[in-house]
Amino acid sequence: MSSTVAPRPPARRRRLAAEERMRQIIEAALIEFSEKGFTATRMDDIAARAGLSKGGLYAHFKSKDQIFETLLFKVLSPSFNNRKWMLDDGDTLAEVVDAFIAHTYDRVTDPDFIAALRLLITESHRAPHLVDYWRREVLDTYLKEQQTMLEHCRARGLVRHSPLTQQAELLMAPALYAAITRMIFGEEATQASLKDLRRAHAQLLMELLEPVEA
Amino acid sequence: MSSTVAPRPPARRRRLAAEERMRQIIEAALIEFSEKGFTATRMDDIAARAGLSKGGLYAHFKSKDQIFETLLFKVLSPSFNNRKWMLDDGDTLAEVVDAFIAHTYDRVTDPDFIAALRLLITESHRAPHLVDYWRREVLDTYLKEQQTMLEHCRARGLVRHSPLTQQAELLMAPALYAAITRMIFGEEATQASLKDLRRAHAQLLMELLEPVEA
Amino acid sequence: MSSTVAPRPPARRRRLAAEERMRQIIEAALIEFSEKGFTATRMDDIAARAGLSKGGLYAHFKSKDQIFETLLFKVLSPSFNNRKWMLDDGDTLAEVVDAFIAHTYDRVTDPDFIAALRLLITESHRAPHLVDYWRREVLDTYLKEQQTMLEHCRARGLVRHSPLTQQAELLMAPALYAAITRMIFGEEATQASLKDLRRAHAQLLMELLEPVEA
Amino acid sequence: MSSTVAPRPPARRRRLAAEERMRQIIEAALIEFSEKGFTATRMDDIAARAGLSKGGLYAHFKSKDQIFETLLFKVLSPSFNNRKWMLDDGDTLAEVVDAFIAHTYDRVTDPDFIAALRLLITESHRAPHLVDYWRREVLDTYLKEQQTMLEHCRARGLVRHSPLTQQAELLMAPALYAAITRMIFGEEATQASLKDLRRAHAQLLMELLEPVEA
DNA sequence: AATGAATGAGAGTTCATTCAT
DNA sequence: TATGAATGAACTCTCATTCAT
Repeated sequence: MSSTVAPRPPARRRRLAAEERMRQIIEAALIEFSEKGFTATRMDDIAARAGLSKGGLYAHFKSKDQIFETLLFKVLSPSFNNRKWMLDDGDTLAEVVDAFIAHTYDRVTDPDFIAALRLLITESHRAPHLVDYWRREVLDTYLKEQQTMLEHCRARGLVRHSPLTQQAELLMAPALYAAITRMIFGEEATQASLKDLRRAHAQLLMELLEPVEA
Repeated sequence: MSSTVAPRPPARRRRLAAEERMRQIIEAALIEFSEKGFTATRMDDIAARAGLSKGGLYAHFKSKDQIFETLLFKVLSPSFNNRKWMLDDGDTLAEVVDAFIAHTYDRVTDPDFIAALRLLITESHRAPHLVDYWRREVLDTYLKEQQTMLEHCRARGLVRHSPLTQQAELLMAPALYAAITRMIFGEEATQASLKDLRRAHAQLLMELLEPVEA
Repeated sequence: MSSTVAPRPPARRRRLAAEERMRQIIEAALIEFSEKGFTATRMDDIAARAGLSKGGLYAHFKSKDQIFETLLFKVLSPSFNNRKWMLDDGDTLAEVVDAFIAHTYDRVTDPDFIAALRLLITESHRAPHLVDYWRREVLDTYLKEQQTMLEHCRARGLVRHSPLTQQAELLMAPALYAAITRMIFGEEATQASLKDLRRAHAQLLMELLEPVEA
Repeated sequence: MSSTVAPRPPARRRRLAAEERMRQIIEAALIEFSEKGFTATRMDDIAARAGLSKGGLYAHFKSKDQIFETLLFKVLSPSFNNRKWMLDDGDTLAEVVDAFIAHTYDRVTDPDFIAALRLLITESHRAPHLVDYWRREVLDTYLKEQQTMLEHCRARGLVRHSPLTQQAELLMAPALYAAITRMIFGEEATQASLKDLRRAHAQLLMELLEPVEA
């Protein structure tokens, strides 16, 4: 409309850049915090990994704690944590179990997931409100959904009644075992045993869920 | 007349045998390190809990790192870690499973065990040699022993062949799940679910190990 | 109403170019180290004299040792140490000797020179590589140059052959004596004797260098 | 006199032992202090070298400062410092000079003398009263005696009038140069040049003291 | 007289945070 | 918005000195 070209884009651009910067900082913080723990991580470490100077962090977050809270909030949000596995990803039990196992062990080998879990174990006491919220609103909800789905499957005759169908936690406990092992011993040292465990885990699910033949 | 600042009496000096003092320091360090992590724990914290002054620690350990190593060494030694569960604690499968569950969940609710596990997860990278040693010499040995015992039980007809008998880790995976839950959410918040999980865990073992009736 | 403890205003923060600040720190360190010795000098002392806070030092040097090494390196560099005396500063022996004595005793009364010499005597063992280098590349070179010049003068008939012309160290030994005396007893206590020594030193040179009359 | 043998000796013995201990401690302190300086020397260092425990030192000296003062007092006492060279150790000038040079360079290579001199240079400010006393009562006295002796020799026609006979310091200045060189560069590195300097020093004395032939 | 565990006052160093540029 | 020098509090560690044994 106006004859001169108004220099608008930069304003919008800057906001975008700021958001992008914050994403980079949070990503850097996730790695650093989960590798070394909150206290042992220095603002310099985060800054270096995010590609700016220490002072620069304070343009985006007002303290180390705030970075941590923001990070944990993101890590605990449903979108980060729960790209859910759908029990009806298949028609036969074998297909369902395969899909579940594949999905579950993908997560266990996902560095971001390991980082998040480690953070949760080592530093959750720093933000009890977030952890409480997450437990109630995210984790329990997720477990309940699985429970519901399991019952639905049972109704369809896909699975039988078993301890697993009553405590959904049992479904993934072996995968958590694998994750913890990786945390303690490292990726390389646990490669082989991960495969064995995964196979046995799948068999366990089959054996416990397979409907009894009449 | 009297000064307002009460100069606290100069803290009774208690001289202990070096050995006894070292034990107290290590005990204090276990609690502090596992509660706050290595870096966030101050020498003052350990000293206060051990009942001496900060400087006094250095009469027994030459650095914070050395306290940590000594502690981890102790925590990873077989005697600390493996009061083993004997599969033949009973004649019927129900008795064996009950004994195993009782033993396993005792450990999960033992503060020292939780502390040690947390230390292992959060700080094992500080002493890779110790962790390597522990994995090879202690953990793997333990798993192998369990495997042997399971096979023995199978020979006796006490249990049947199942994924559990091939991967001994599966036996206790649900208990580890409970332990991690406690670490993240605290003791109080997980009281109830612990019971449910324990019961389901026992059922799972029964169902998977019970010999098929002819 | 007002509190009794006056919270001193937070010490104007003065940001300087890194190079300039480093120069000030090294200058401060020279004074402090040579006055009190390396160990007895506190980082606070250096900081206070350099006009910044203790922590600020670490933006420029990574340790007390590094400050010391940098300082010693500078102090031992030819430019600091050897504004050389030229033997041809005059045409008659008297002029040459006068120039030498003037130059030499200027140094002996120069606080920076005394400071450097004291540092060398008391703390040289902290940086043997620097001292070795200095001896080979600076001091010996300097002595050799003097030797050469002396021979040149002898050829010109300005001086005669004497022990002094063979061991250039003898030329300045009395001045070193004066310097050491000042170090031990202080400036005030040695004012008078310095003059006497200087005069006798000059006479000694004249007597030993004067060509024998045919 | 008495019929039973009174256990007397131990009392006397203990006193002797205590004196002996103190000598050992002072000797240890001389080495340690002169090697590392007062501040950098730990009570443990002295104790170890003296062959007892840190706490044991306090049975003999009430503080580190007191050890230092006692040590310096001893080191500055005439008996330690001045086994004097007698100018009449010979009948010809050559004999006198040889004796002086031999005596002087013996001292320069005596570790105890070097240690004492180093102590004086580096730590004299810690006990100004002792140093003042020493200068007035010991050093100046010594120089005056030498002066007197020189005049006596001159009267005998053994030496001629020269700058050396007016400033006795000049007599030994080159030896001090050698001592300082040893302090800075160490014994090994100065072996060779010490010989050269010593020879030139002797020649210098001969040339300056030899009576002019009629 | 001797030991060595214990104290407590600092020392050097680190680091979250601030601020001049 | 970004930099990095500067601050100051808090940390680990040291060491002269004390004291229970």
